Amino acid sequence: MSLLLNTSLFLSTHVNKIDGKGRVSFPASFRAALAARSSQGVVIFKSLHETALEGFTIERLHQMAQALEQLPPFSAQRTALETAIFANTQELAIDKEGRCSLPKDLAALVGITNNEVAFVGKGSTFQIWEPSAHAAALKSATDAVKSGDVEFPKLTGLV
Amino acid sequence: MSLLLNTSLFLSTHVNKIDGKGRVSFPASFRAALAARSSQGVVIFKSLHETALEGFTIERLHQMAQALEQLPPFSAQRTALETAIFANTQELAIDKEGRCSLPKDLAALVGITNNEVAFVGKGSTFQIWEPSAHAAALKSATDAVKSGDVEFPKLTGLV
DNA sequence: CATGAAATCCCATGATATCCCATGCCATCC
DNA sequence: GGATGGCATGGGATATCATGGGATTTCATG
Repeated sequence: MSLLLNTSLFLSTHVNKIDGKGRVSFPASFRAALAARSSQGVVIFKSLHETALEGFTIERLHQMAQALEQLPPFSAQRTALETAIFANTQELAIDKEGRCSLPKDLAALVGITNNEVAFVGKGSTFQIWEPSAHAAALKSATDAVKSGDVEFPKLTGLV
Repeated sequence: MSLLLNTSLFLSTHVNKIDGKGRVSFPASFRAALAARSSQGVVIFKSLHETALEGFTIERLHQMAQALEQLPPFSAQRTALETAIFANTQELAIDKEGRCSLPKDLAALVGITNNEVAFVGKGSTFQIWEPSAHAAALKSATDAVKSGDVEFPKLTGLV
């Protein structure tokens, strides 16, 4: 079986079409990653720093919720974080054919208008981009690494 | 009920209309969250710091009562919190169609006049806002997090 | 009691979302 | 290289949801 279908990581970039009903195929390898994690599903929200949507597993969102529970109720910090995170987050339901329907408001936020969506693997999370915007972002990220502005951290736990 | 909604968290922002009889649809995903928590019901009270109503499950209100029990009896802090929270708390009954009717006094407190209500997910609780007031609050919360004024507590054990 | 106001039940409707079946493409395997 | 199967995609049928309104019940008050 293909490596990509056998890992719990979200990898590679998949560009799929939105059909007349607003549905998009959620990439098969991402579905496999969800299954490998025994995940109940995914949520998406607007990225704070990029013109993209962030995709998390529901389990990860629950972890974030638990972390926020450590903060004092009604404190300014907790309120701001809860609002910024949860008020914009939506569950991305995946149907039996492996498709999802992107909420129109979120799709509009990242400039998806031409019925094409790029699902971008980020390891334990993923992102959703308008394809050409992602191509541009990818180029600038690559350039940053090439030029040495950005370095890779040490790997730990290597054998 | 939709079984595709797989989280017990209150997520996203849902703006619904109040009809001629004062009824509003309680968002379906919130109803699913209640079911996932096997909750007995929901209460609301005026937010301590925001122009909004706080929505809690009755179970969570009990937790909060317990937390207040930790404080010294008759201390100023305890008295103030108990009064501010419990004295203003009302049940939010949800009918068979999934609608609720907002108590008029509480609706008026948060400036709901144009027959539109925003139900805002906050993870394990939710809030009720006048929609445009919430849009402003959301922006300032998002900006605070973006700018780094507010930091997220560390997550542990992520894969 | 009687009565009006308000709340609740019950049914209807349009829009949207989901289910289910079908097709076409591409890679892999024999 | 023809067959097979996974995957992306399309469309009709069906279910869900937010919303509206009539009818019935509840309830406080005269």
